[in-house]
Amino acid sequence: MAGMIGWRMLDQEWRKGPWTPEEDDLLIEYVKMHGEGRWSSVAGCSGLKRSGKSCRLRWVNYLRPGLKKGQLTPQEEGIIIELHALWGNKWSTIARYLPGRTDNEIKNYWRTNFKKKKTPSQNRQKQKLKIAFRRDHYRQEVNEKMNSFVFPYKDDNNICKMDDAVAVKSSSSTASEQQQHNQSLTGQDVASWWDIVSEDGFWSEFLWDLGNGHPNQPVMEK
DNA sequence: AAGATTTCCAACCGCCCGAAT
DNA sequence: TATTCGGGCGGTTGGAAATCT
Repeated sequence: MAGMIGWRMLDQEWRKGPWTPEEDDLLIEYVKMHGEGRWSSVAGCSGLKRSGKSCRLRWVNYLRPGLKKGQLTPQEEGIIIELHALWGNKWSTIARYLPGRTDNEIKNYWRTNFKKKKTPSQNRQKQKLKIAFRRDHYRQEVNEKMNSFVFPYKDDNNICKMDDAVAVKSSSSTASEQQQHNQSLTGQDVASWWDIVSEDGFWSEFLWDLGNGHPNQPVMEK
């Protein structure tokens, strides 16, 4: 093929911009034949003039079976807020607990809802404040209202309560320890946990509309 | 009705890490 | 051990759509 060096194409040969239905079909066909991965060889095998990175992104964020379309549910939003308070901008990690949602989607959701205008530095500062506020308020509320509730954060032998989970999480010093703890919490766990605790609606008292000045909470800077 | 502004989201960019050589 | 390469990740951008004035 013209413009190829071995199986690789010169960078300027890659197509960019929005994907066409025809390109999607080619990529789907490729994945059917070869499975996910080996993205750098998609162009050579399928005739797509797209980089491996572009193919992977298209597949993961749009074509992959099982992806949910449409708005995030309140449950999913709650999970995002909660996990973000624990882990920060670990979008791919958060996405693992939201089956059918992509890291890109979650990242966009967060930006849309929690990063408002202003300058980047102001945004960062505000974001830190929000997270710190949310975490502290969250712990306090949890202590008061849910001390007897079984949080689905599990270690090898026990089912821990929510505050234990937070404590275990924050006391895990090494990356591998943290990863181990992270992995012990499944998306299903979180989802079912959320279904139960959201029934009486008390989460909305402090998780939703941050900064809108709920009567029972400090008013956040706008 | 029309132009301006804001929101949303698909896609790209650059960096990092681990595996292969 | 050093280098190369592919894949994954978070940050950012650009443009279409929606909303506002």
